[in-house]
Amino acid sequence: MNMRAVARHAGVSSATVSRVINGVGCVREETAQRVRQALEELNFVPNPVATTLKYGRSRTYGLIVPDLMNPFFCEVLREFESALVDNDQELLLACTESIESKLIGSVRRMLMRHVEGVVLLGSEFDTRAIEPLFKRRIPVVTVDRRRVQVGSSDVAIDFESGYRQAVQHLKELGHRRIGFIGGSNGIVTSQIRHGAFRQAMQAAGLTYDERLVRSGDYRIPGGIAGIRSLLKEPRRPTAVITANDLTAFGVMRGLHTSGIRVPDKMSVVGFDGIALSDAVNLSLTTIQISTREMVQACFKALDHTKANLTKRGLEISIRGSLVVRDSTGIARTRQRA
Amino acid sequence: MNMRAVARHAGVSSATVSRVINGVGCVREETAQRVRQALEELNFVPNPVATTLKYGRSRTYGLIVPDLMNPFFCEVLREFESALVDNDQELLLACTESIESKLIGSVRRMLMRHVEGVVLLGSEFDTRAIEPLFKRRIPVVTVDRRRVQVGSSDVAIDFESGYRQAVQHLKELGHRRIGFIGGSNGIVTSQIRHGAFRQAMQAAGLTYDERLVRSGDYRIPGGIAGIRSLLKEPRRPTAVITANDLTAFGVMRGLHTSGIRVPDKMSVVGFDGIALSDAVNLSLTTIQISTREMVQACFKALDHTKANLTKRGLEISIRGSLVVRDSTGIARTRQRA
DNA sequence: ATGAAAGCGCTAACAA
DNA sequence: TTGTTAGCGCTTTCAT
Repeated sequence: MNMRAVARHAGVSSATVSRVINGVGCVREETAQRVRQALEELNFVPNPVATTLKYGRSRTYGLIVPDLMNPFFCEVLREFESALVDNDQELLLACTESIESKLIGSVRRMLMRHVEGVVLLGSEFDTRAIEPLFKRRIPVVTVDRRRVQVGSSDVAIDFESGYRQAVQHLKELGHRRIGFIGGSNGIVTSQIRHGAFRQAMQAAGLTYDERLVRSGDYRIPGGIAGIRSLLKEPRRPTAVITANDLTAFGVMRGLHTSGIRVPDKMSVVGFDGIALSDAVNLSLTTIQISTREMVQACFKALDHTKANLTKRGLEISIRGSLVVRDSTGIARTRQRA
Repeated sequence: MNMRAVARHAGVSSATVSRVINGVGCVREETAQRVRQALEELNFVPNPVATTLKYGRSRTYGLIVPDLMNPFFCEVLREFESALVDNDQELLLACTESIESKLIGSVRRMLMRHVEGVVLLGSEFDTRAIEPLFKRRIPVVTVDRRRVQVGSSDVAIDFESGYRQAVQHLKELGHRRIGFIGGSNGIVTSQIRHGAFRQAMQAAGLTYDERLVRSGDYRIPGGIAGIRSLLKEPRRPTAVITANDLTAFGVMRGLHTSGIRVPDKMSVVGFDGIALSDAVNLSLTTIQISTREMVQACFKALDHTKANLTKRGLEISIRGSLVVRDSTGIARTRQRA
């Protein structure tokens, strides 16, 4: 079933059918009626593959995420898919599991399917891996790579602002010794989050103490290990801020195991605002990032990049907001157990 | 950059290049070497779109899920994507949000992209919506639709076995009055889950009491509402089994809000075994389903259906296993909080 | 306002 | 063993 068949059925040429379907060019209303009827009667489904082949247009956008076990990325995926489908566009999803060879493979998949743009989350690797996208002039938007170049924009999550809100909140509750459990070592966004925390502490006039900082892995186990290690410090913190919500879940789990009640003995603040942060037994105070806003920023940057392929891309900042829930409470400085 | 260019560069015809790339037909090793070198030097990326157009083969499989906010579906997605990529195949993801018009749209997307098979999770709608797939002879695998037909297989999760394990576990802990918070009303899998629970109660020699049963929505709010309602019963249950893990999270949240400690005053058992069930503050006893096993069963059924397009599809059953964690404990029958 | 025709890149059938 | 060629379905340019 192709346009030829529809054209025959309507007694016109395939060009006219194409014009009616795409709403371009001039077609007499009467003719258009006949074509629409034929479309209906034959149950015509267009074949976009032909257009992709001939014109390179695929109406497909790629999304590369590091980890589908992290609900934050799932929420982004959900928004991304939804936004695309609403515009009759298609999604090409790739998951790298933070393995460089998988990123390289993902980029290749993007090229093969002729995507019209790529959004890359968790860009923890060298630019080399995504170089082929630039060569093919495919608009790229990175999230939190904090770097733009010709053909590539960046959407940055404003950790500085987020952690400032978190620290301020804890300070108001009387906390002075605040710990931090960050992301994996050696990747850009971990350094950014760590730096933002330090800055937030200083901005609040609190002492930033390197001994109260641990690295994690953006997953539960890292949170568990991090808090275990922090609890061994001779002078424990009374509150902990984490690199993301999963890490905070790990922290709460670790504290539960150690018999330390949250928030009575220890306050915990996450980052991301995943839906489950409000759904677990003990709900989590966190910095909520609107994934919808983030995805919209990605598309805006993508459009801009596409329209300005010879210029450096946009830099958009996304600000989160503190959501206070059950995991934070008044500091008990005299705690020691 | 196409095969012609590679062929020119290697001094052969494009047919030979195709043969080398796909490893079919006879090519002299010396010639193949030259072609491989040209492929390398020109950084050739094949264009599968052309093959799809000419032969209809897309090497793409569709996955339709109802809800990307449910981690269970994300875990399935993860396995599905990973399995496809390992076989140089592509994923087409669609999310229906349990809206029939979106399912219809998803099916259309599948047709337009010429998928070679579709896995449909949460088939809560009439067959009519997926009819176009059968018409086009696209192999279909449903999960828990409990119905096969020509061109369509079904992978069934064995709720009967799962709930039998759960009930047995609770019975051994001394529970007699066990409540159930099921899925949304009026969809097939909810009826199956409900029936499986009833059967499990009877099989264990316990009284199935309709008054201790509520429906939910497979999400947190349904669990919260369900347990709130159950707590109003004059003779409360001492344990609750749910339709899925998210519902169980809602139950635990609702119990926490009501000041009812788990498992001291109430035991909770979920179903799915999502990763987070072991990560929340109070870990959840649940029936673990291996999403990997499930996805493999889907591909097996898909392959079978493809090879037997004129026969009724396979029926595969997936069994889960009970994972006992912190949310279940000895029954306190004299509770009356 | 409509139609005719080219051509995207690939693979397989056939020819040499 | 290698090459030639047809043709998938679409959109667009050009002609009428």
